[in-house]
Amino acid sequence: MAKAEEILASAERLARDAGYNGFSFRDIAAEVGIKSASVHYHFPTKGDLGAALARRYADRFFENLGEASDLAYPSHTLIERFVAAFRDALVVDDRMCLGGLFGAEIAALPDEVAAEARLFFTRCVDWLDAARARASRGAIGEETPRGDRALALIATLEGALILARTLRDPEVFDRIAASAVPGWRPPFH
Amino acid sequence: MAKAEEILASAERLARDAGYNGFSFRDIAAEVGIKSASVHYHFPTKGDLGAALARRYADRFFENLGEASDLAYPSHTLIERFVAAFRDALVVDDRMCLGGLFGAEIAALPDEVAAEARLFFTRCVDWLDAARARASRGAIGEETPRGDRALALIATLEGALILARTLRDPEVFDRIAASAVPGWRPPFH
DNA sequence: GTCTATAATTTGATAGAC
DNA sequence: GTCTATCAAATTATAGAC
Repeated sequence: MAKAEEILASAERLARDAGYNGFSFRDIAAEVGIKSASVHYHFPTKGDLGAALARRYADRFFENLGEASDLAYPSHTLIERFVAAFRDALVVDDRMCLGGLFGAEIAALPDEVAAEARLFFTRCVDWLDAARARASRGAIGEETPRGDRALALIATLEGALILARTLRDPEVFDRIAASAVPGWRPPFH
Repeated sequence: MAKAEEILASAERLARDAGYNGFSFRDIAAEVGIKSASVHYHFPTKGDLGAALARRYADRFFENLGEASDLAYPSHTLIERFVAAFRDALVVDDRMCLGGLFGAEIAALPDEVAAEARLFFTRCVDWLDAARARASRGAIGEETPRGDRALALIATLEGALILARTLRDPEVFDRIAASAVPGWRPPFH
């Protein structure tokens, strides 16, 4: 793996536990096995690193998610994939969603990092709207305006991660997800 | 106001913007108009300060909320009060909920601070369950187990704060709250 | 690309005078 | 209770050798 990638992977792990002010160039250098000056070679400032980190996180998130317009899946399956992506952050990575953590401390982030956090959420809304657009064909009049259901689901999932981690009980996430997405069940493995 | 109180009020403002690692004894000292050594006199370590801060936040939160068993209000009014308490964090304080922010960075908090974050959420669940207990008199069989609805509402509201702040649009909170609590409307003022 | 060395600042924390 | 003074460590960041 390229060093820049290793650095970003390490920074992501640290940032998803401790937030933007909770990791340092030296922490990353120690994990990657180089010196902090070498990290600065790849990312001159912490703002550069934070922005690259957030962008990479979002890109990978949506890459794993697949296309929302994928006709091979019915709409409800796409929503379940979205929920499962958040669940993986908790169960597979054992970490917070970077978008949610950066969003929580948005007031203290450099502009370029805050912009990436914003972009993550707008991409989430767009993806969910696209996934649901195919479902609303000739459907009953929507009781909730478009976009609002997407926002509500994202909010619930970010909050579910916070609660499950704080209460140290991963099942808390599943219980919340089940009450937010009718019919959702945690996957077997 | 007593100096210890001033310190906690200042620390709360800073922490609710930048998180636990985003404020320092010197930041607080500057706001309060004393020296950082004097802050240490009141709170020897940062862990002490963080825990006291979180405890005070929770106490004030539930004090403002009132008793969940208050018979003067119907159950749905109590739920609306709960939503309004979160909304005030955003609209009145212009800040994140401290419980949500500390919860997001729970993995990086000293034990005594993490314990207070945990306590905030269990108190939220207890309050909501108590508020709803009075409503379920002879009600229809519950489709969602007790406690799960409380967790889901708390998660949605914490997430709603994150999204509204990140997207720089307070109405995002209202739209999410409206789709999570049927019949909820933002209060006039 | 990575290193050593270092600068400049910040941080959590303590000792002791007033 | 608050101050001055100070500490040891950590932080972001840069200069220049290899």
